[in-house]
Amino acid sequence: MDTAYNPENIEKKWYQKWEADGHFKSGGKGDPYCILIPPPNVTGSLHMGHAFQHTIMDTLTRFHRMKGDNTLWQCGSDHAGIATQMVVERQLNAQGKKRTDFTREEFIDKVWQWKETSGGTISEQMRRLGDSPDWDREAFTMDENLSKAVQQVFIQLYQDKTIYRGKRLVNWDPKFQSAISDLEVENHDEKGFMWHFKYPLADGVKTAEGNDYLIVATTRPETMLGDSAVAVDPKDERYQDLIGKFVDLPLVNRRIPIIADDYVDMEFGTGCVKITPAHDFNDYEVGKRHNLPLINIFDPTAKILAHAEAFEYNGTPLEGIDCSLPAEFAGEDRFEARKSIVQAFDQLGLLEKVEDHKLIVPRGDRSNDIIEPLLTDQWYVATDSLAKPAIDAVKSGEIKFVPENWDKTYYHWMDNIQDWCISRQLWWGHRIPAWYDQDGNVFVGESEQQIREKNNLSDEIQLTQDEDVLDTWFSSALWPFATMGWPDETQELKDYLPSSVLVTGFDIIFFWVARMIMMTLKFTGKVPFKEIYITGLIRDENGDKMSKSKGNVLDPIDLIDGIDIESLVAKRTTGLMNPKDAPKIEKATRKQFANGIGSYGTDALRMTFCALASTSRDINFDLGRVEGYKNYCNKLWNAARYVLMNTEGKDCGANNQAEDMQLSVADRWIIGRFNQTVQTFEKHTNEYRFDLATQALFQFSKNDYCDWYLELSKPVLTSESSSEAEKIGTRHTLVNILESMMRLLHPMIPFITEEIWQKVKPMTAVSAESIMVAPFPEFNQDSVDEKVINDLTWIQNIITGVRNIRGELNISPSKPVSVLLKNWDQEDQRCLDSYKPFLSSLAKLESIQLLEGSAEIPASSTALFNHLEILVPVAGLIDVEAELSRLDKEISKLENEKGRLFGKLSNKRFVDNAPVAIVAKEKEKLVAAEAALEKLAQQKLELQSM
RNA sequence: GGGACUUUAGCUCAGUUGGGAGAGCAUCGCCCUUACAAGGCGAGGGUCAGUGGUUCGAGCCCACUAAGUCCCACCA
Repeated sequence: MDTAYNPENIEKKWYQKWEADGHFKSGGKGDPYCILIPPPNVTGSLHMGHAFQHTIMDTLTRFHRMKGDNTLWQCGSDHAGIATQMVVERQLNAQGKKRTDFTREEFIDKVWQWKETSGGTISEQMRRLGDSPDWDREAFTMDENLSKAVQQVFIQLYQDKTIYRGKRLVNWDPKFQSAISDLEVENHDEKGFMWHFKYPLADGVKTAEGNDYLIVATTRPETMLGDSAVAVDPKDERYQDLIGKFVDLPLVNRRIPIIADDYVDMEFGTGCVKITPAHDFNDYEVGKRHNLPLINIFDPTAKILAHAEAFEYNGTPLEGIDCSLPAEFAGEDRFEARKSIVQAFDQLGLLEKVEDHKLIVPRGDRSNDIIEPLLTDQWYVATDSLAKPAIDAVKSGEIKFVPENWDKTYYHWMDNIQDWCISRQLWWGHRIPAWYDQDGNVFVGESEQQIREKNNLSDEIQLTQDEDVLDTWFSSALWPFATMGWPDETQELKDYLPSSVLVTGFDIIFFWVARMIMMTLKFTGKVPFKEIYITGLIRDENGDKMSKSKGNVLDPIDLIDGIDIESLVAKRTTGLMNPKDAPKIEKATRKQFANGIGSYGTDALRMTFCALASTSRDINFDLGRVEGYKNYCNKLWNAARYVLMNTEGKDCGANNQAEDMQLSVADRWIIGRFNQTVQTFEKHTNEYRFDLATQALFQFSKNDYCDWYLELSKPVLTSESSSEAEKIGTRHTLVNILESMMRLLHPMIPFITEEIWQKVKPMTAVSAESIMVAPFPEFNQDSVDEKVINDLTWIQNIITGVRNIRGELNISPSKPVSVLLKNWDQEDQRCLDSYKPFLSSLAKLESIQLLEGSAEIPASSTALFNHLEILVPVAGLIDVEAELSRLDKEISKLENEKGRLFGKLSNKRFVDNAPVAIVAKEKEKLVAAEAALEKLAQQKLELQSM
């Protein structure tokens, strides 16, 4: 083996072999265990959040595969409608072309081409992360069978009247010229203005104050062209007499009524609200109550129309309303129009004032463009009937959130769920299976052909398919059953639905998780998964969200391979939404990573993710942790070298014959500790506490195995006094625990464990082609022996006691010391007789003896272990002052302890009320503290008399 | 406006029926001891955000306060 751990030398090699040997294939004789990947966007790349979640999914998958479960990690990707179309359009733009330069078919062809070339990025990244999904079952939401499922679901929901079409106000993204769902709108506070406009009262009416106008306050002046009314609070005494009267809407000279509606808050603004039902969700509702016309003034790019369109609430065009708009505004976009209209009001003397105002601005999550409520025909899913069973599935416990309190978030959204707008005016996606005849009749079915046959439509009747595609999340919602072959009744559906656990982030609980639950229940009657493990969100070391615009993103692959500073700066500063941020980002990056990022390897990265996976909802990613775990891997590497050095070519008791082999107390201890660790690991893993699971593995492998056990093995292997049977026993334990430990560690750190395991395996009785398919260690209670643990605790305490004294008194580790034990009993005598070589070796002793009661006590430095006093005679070794100060520190610590315990025990209420066991324990502690104090005081006296 | 979460060592975080405050990293000291200097051994460091309550006993339970984060929501 190389003297140092080099991840790059082992990782790719093993992954290729695993894949070539088919070890990722689903299967196994045991219970089904299935994880569905949250399908990443096909043209995207994996970020730290993915890498984190993938590590957890892969750890679980490998764990269950080794346990023999019928394991499947279902992988695949999402066609990601808007996101993908955006990428391809941007590429065309770079070539000086537009989407509309092509036919729909040509454009879709280009997207498919792009998917073929870029779609491999993610799977390549997943391979670098060591992910072990069943690649043969890799799915894509636009695959033929998945598309078929989408179509069938749509048709059935339409027949159930759960899908319907209607003209309504939707969130319109003017940049993409498509509707988007509520969830895709992000509402944030932004700075803006509140304009106060005078609306002249009609028919010579005057306000109570004698004005011939009302003042309305608005944040969106441009929409006034579509006003249908002015509303006041019905309780507002100022305007009582005006209700039912009219104003003359300036610029368009339309007469609109003054209405009273509870929506208006008389305390806010002027108490008068302009009502624009076609361009504001609130106004839409107000208008509905008062049967106002909907007057649309925008085209799909949010530019002012030359002529507005008026509708009734059922969507039929309204006649008899003067819809002409001033020619001067026609063709202006909303922001230009805003200026023009404010200016026009000003010129007419109708601009009362302008105030600064903070308002909530809705923006598209992809386009970042301001969303425009727009009146259009769209398809909707009615969610009422779907939501109820989905809520019940969580309430009944059939589906469990981990951590549990995410169910509140889920309930809150589900209890207030709105109908879901599923049509998108895009080209890339599942085309809506609806056709229209010339009269506007709708036919929903699998194909034009099938519709004609079913409805007896003659060839003369022309049918045109709906131009729109479905929301990407519509197909994602079918993922749990569509990937398993639905609507066919497949074995996979029987085995893997419901799946075992969904590992995902809280940001897509509504987008994806809730919709999967609704759709899967509706179409299969089963829940999609039994548990939902909601991971934290990976943030940077300062707790900021990682984002391109902040310039703080880390690419997981860069942590694996390393990256030099120039490349990192280049990566972070190219393709910025706002190029002005580049210098700032460059400066911060150079400051943080002066020498770039080292190559840590996949295993170290994975271990870091697991160690950080606590219940916390934010995870601040600390690069220092990765480095620490790389060092840990190096530790394992060298431990393996030590073991091989001492076992290769030697008798390791592979035939397990008891008479050839004698196990030392250390051997039996580490075997027991190993088994306890297996148990602890399984417990925490089953509870998704990967942080605690990692801690248990780290504690065992580093502290117990490397720091203690390997050291304890040395005296056995090197001493002339140890028998061959003892040496065989220790070699056997060294190599077998190492082998088992690799299997225990494998799910989390797959590469290094395979590499070491392959080298160690020949010396053990274990046989498997790969550690991936070797059995996971099983907990064996019989291996845990309390007596052995106690003896080892004794050994450790003597050693630590001596090391302590060495450290405090700066005695060189290379200088052997003599040790005397005072106040010993028979047990101590037995232990000393049995374990002297361990003590001598690990504490570097010249000698160790029991001190007879009558013997003279030399001036010593003392450590205490229960009743036992560990004395290191210090004549000529140390300066007395240092030792005295050490003793004083110790004494003052104990005095505190004693005082606390004494106070507690002299409190009658404590003694009377606390459980007997607790009181007894406290008493014991007090006695021990007092005894220890006495010994230290005596020790101090002796030193002082030197 | 409604809801969720966070506050423990310099940093990042554990702390599971309320009964001895922990880990990793960082810091300091001693060591190149033949697996590992990417290392070993040892040490220091905390009014558990604040106040009050329940209790014999609170980091943990309850109430309030403060600071911070996030989600949902129709205030022009």
